[in-house]
Amino acid sequence: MIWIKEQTGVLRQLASMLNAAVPVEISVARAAIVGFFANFPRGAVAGRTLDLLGEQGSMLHAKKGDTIPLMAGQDTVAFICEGATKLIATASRGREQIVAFHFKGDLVSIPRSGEHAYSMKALRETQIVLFGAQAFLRVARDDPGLLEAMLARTQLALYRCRDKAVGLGKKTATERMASFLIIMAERIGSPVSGGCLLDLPMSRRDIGDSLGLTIETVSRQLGELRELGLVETDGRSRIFLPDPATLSTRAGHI
Amino acid sequence: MIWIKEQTGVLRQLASMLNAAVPVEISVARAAIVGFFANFPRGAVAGRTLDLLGEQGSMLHAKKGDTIPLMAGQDTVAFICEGATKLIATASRGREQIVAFHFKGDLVSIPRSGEHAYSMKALRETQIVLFGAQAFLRVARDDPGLLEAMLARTQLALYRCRDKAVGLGKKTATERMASFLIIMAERIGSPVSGGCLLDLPMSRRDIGDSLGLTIETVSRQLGELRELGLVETDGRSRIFLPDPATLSTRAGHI
DNA sequence: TTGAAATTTTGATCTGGATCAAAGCAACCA
DNA sequence: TGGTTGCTTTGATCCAGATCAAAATTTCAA
Repeated sequence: MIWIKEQTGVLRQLASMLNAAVPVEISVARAAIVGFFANFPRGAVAGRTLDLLGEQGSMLHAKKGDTIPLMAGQDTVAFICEGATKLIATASRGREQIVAFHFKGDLVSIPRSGEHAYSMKALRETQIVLFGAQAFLRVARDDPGLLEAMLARTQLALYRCRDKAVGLGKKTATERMASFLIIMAERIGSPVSGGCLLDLPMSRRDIGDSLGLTIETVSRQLGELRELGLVETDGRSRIFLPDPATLSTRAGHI
Repeated sequence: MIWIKEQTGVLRQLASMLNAAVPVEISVARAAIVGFFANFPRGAVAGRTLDLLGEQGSMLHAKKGDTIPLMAGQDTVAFICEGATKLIATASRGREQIVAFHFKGDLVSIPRSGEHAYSMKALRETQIVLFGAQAFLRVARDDPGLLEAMLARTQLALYRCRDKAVGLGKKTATERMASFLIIMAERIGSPVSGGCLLDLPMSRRDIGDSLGLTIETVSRQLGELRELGLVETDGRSRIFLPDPATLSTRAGHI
C-alpha cells in the first residue's frame, strides 16, 4: 500500500525550502475541485472559495484495494475526482456492510465514529480530495453556494441510503439484485442500442456485502436473471442489460 | 382524520378579511421554530429568518395514526415540534419499511418521490411545521447559520440511516432488537437509578417494520431479553432497561 | 366494571437464503 | 504460454426467522 499523499498546506511551507513542484500539486487540487462544482445547478461557488478549499484539502492517489486514511477525531469530507470507492461499516465479529459505493464527482461525508467503525477503500485507481469537516465548514460558512451544494449532496446520499434500507429490510434476493443493476446502470452505465452497458468495478463479495447477501446468492441471482434474458455477462465485470425497463419491474420499486 | 392545518401565508391574506385570530397562528409557528434553533451549537439563526420561516411554514396538528400531508411535486422539510412520527417507504406488494422514527426537535427531509413512495404518520398527538423545500431554501440561502444547521441535521440523519443499513444487512434478530432499544433509550429514554425507562410510542408492528423483522420475531426477541434480565416490560409500551451497558454488548456495535 | 376489539404472545411448521464443499474460470505473472 | 492464485459458479444441506394458527393480554369505551 503506497500513498501519494500530499498535505497541500504543509507543502506550501516546504515550497519555500525546496522550491519544488509543489505549486503544481496545489493547482491540481484546485482544478479537481473546480471540476466538481462547474456544473452545479445553482453552483455559484466563488473562485476565492475554491482557492481556500485547495489549501485545506489533501489530494491523494489510491491504488485498487488501498484504504483511504480518514481524519482522526473529526468527520471527513471527501470528493472523488476519479475512480470508484466503497464505504464500509464494520460490525462486531468482523462483519462488513458496504454502506455506499462512490464514483467520479461524488461527495462523501464520513462520521468520526459512531455505533460502527467506518472505512473507505478504493475499488480501482482513484484520485480523491480529503478535508477535515471542521476546515471544510470554516470555508463553507462564508459561501452559501458551497453550503447549499453540500446540503444537496448530503440529502441525495440520505435518499439513496433510505432506498438501500428498504432493499435490505423488505426485498427478496432477486429484487435486490435487479435493483442494484438498475441503480448502477443509472450511475455508471453507458446506454447502447436500447440496452445499457456496465463495467462494474466491484467484486461479487462487494455486491453481496452491499445487498446483505452472500456471494453464492449474488451469483445464483445473476444466473437466474441471465436465464431470463435480462442480463448478459462477459468476464467478471462487464455486464449488458438488454432490457432495463423489464429488469426494473423485477426490482420491486413501488 | 381531522386536520387543523393552517397555511400561514394564506392566513395572512385571510386576516385582512376576517380580522380573526390568525396572527396568533403565525406567532405559534414562529415560537415553535425559535424553540428548535434556540440551543443550536452555532445557532446564529437570525430573528428575521425565523419570521420568514414562520410565513413559509404550515403549522399542523395530527392525531395518532394520521398521515401527514407532504408537499406535492417537491421535497418536504418538516420540524417535529411535539410528538412522534414514523417515516415509511412503501415497496411493491404493499410492503412497508419504516425508514426512521422522529421525535420532538427532529428535522426531517422527505424526497418528492424516488424508487419508493414515502409517507409520514403520527405515532401519537403530534405538532409539526411543514415547508416546501424550495421555500425553505429560499429563506435559508440568506442565512448561513440556518443552512449550516440544516446540513448538520441532514448529516445526522444520514449517519443514523447508515447504521440502520448495517443492522438490516448484517445483524441477527437479537442484535437488531438490542440495538433498537439502546438507540431509543438514547433518544427518548429517562435515566433512573442505574437503568433507563422507556415509553415507546410505536407498536410491535412498527418496530418490526423498522428492523426488517415480523411482529412475532420482535415479540420473541423481547421475551428472550426479558428472560436474560436485560429488559422489563409493563403493558404494551413501558419498558425498563436495568442494565443498558450489558444490553449494548448484545447489540453488535463494533 | 365489564365486554369487545385490537394488539401481543406463544406454539408448530415451513422456506429463502446461508453455509459448507468442490469444481470452473479469468486475470496475472514469469 | 502455461501455471498459479484468487475469483466465481454450481451443488447439497441446514437453520434463523417467516408464516400459519390460536390463545392470552391490554386498551378503551360505555
